[in-house]
Amino acid sequence: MKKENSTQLYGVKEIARRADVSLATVDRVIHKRPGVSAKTRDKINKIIKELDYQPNLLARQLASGKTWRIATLIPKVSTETAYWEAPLNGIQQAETEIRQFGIKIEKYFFDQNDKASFVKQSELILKSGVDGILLAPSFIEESIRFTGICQQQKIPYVFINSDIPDRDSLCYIGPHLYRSGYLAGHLVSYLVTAQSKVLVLNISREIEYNHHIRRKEEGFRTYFKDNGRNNEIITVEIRNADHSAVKKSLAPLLEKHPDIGVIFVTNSKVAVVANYLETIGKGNVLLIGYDFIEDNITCLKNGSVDFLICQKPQEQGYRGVMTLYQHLAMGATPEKVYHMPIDILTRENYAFYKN
Amino acid sequence: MKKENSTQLYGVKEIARRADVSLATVDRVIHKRPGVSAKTRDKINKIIKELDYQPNLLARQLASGKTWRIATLIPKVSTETAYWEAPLNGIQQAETEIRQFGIKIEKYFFDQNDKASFVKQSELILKSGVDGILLAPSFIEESIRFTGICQQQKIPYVFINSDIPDRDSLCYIGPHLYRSGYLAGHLVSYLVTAQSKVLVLNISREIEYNHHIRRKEEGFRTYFKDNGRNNEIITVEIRNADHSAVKKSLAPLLEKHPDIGVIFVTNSKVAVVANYLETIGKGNVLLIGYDFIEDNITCLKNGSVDFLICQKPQEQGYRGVMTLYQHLAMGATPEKVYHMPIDILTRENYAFYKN
DNA sequence: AAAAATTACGTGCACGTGCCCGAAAATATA
DNA sequence: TATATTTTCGGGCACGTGCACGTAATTTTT
Repeated sequence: MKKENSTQLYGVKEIARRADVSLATVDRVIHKRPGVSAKTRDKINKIIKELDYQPNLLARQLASGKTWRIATLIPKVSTETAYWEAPLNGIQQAETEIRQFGIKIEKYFFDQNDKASFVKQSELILKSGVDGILLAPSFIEESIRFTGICQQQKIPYVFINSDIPDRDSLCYIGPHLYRSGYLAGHLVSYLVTAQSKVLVLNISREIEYNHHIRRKEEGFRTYFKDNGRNNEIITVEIRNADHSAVKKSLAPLLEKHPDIGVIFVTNSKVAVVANYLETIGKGNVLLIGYDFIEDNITCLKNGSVDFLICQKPQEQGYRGVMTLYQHLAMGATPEKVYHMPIDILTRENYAFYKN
Repeated sequence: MKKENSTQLYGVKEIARRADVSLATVDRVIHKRPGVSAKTRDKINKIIKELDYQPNLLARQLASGKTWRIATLIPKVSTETAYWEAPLNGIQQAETEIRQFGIKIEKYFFDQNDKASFVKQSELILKSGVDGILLAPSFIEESIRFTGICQQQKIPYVFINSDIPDRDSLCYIGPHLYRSGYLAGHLVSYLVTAQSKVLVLNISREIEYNHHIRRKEEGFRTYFKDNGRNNEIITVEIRNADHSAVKKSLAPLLEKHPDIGVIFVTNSKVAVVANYLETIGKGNVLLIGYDFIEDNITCLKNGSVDFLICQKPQEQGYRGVMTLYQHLAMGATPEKVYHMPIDILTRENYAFYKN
C-alpha cells in the first residue's frame, strides 16, 4: 500500500559521464551555446531526454549570480482604493519568498483617477530597464501604448485584475468579470420574489473607462434573462463614493421605487450604501457587493450586507510575480488566462477567507 | 512614487569579516556547535542580529546534501472515497516543488472502513524512521496511540482534514466543521419558507466514529436555533451510499413528509441523493452537500444540486507537506490551527474553483 | 606541406554554505 | 619548566552549475 517513486535525480555530471564528454560540453548543449558538433550535441540531447534531466535551480542561481528585476505597476493604496492593499501584499509575499533566488521587485504606483500618472510611471519603468513587468491596465489606451513598447523591447508583461484580451501579454491573472456578475444574478435570484425590483448601483468616478463595471452588470442582467426572471432591473450610476452623494442619488430613487428588494453594488463601494440604508431604516433591503475590505467586512458582520463576492486580490499579486519569475528563470510559458475563483462570502465564512 | 527596499543580503562571509574570524567559526555559532569561546560567540551573534542575517537556503541545501523524509498517511482513493484524490494531488504537487530541496515523500494509505489497516500502516511508518508525518486521523483512538509514539520519538506530525484538538501536533490543517455546518444552515435559511421541513442526511458506514458528520450537523442545527427559525429538522442516517440503500430509506420518508423543501447531505454523497430525487420526479427539492468531486459537479451543472460546500482538499495536502518542510528545514513553527476557507460552489462559479 | 584560422572540447574557478581535520593557543598536569 | 590535555579557531574540500579561459583537433589558406 506504499508507493515508491524512486525517480533518481541526475545532474550534469551523470550526463557528461554517459556521453563521455566534459561538463563544459554538456553545459554548452543545455544553454544552446555554440561550439559543439552536431553529432555530440545530438548524443547529449538524447541522454538529457532519457534521464529527464532537471537542472538544479539552487546550484544554477548560486553559480550564475544572475538577478532578475521585475517592475510592478498598480494603483496606489488609499482610502478610496483600499482594495489594492491586497495585491500589494501578495506582491510582497512573493518577493520575500523568491528574494533568495535572485529576484528584485521594483514597485511603481499610479493614481487611478489620473491617467497622466499612469503614463509617467510607465515611462519610468521603461527607462529603468527591468526584465519583466506586472501591471494593472486600468487605462486601456495608455496600457496598449505602454505594452506595445514592451513588446518591441521584448520585455514580458502580465496583466492583473483586468484584461486587455488581444494584447500579447504573457498572461492575464484576474477575475472573469462577466461570470462574477452572472453569479451575483444567481444569488440575487434566490433572494427576491417575482414582484420586487432589483437595483444595480455603479459607483465610480471614471465610469466611462470602467470596463470592469460594465462587464459585471452585463453578466448580472444576462442571468435574469437566461432564467426567465422578469424582475425590473434599474441601473443607477453615482460618481462619488461619499455618504452625501449616495444619499442624494438614492433618496429620490427609493421614494419612487419602494418595492426595491435587492441592491447589487458592482464594486467595493457597498459599505457606504449599507450605512445609508441603515440610517433611513431600510436595513431590510438585501445587499450584495464586492471585495474583502475592512468596511465591507464590518457590514457583513453586522448583517447590513448579505453577500460579498471576492476574487483573491492578494493571490493575484502573488501569482503574477511568480508567473513572471518562472518565465524569466525557467522559461516556463503559463496559460494565457488564469481566472481567479469567484468566492462567495457571508457572515459565516468570512473569518476563514484567505484573500 | 517608487519604493525601494534596498535591504542588502549579507552572508557568512561578511559576518566573518566584521567579526575578524574565519568562516568556520561563524558557522559554528550559527549551528550552535561547541568550540567557540563565549566572547567571540557573543560578538558574532551580535553581528548576525545587526545584519539580520538570513542563511542562503540554496547554498545550504547544496552544501549539506541533507534529505528529509516525510511520510503521508491518508485513506486510499476509491470510488467510495473519491475525495481523497484531491489531498493526494496536493501532496504530489508539493513533492515536485520541493524535491530539489532534498525532500522525499513516502506515501502510505489505509482503508477508511478498516481500523486494522490504519494501525498496520502507521507501524510501517514508525519502522521506516521518517523525519515528519502528515496524517488524516480518521480513527481517533488509534491516532492517539500512534502520535503518542511519534511524540516519544520526537517526530513532528501534522493533522489534515480532521483534528484531534488536545494532541501535541505541529498543527492542524483542515476545515472548521462546525462552522461549515453553520454556513450550510445560513444558505438553507435563504432557501426554505417558514413552513417547510428540512432533512439532514448522514450517509456513512462508520457513522459512530464520524465526528466529521456530527460536528457539521451540530453547526447546522445551531444556526436555525440562533436565528429563531423553527422549521422542523429531521435527521436520517444511511449506512450505504448506493442507490438502493438511499431509495430504501428515502422513499417512506418522503412519503410521510411531502413538505420537505431542502435536503442537507453532510458529506460528499450528495450526488446519489440528487439522482434518486430526479428519478422520482422530486427534482424541485433543494439540495446542498459537500465536496468538489466529479459526480457532484455533474449534479451542480444539471441543476439537481444547488450548492456545494468545499474546503480546498488539495490545498490541505499541499500545505500540510509544506508546513512540515518549513519546520524541518528552517525550524519554522506554524500556527497551531489553520482552518481552510469555507467555499460555496454553485453552477456559476464551479468552473473557476481551485480545489 | 606549413601556417593560419576556425571549430570542438576540457580545465578550473566561483557562488554561499556545511563540515571534517588539523593547527595554534590556552590551560591543566607532572 | 616541560609535557599533556583541552579549548578555540582556521584551512580547505564538497555540493551542482555557470562561465571565462586555454588547448587540442580539424579545416582552410598560402
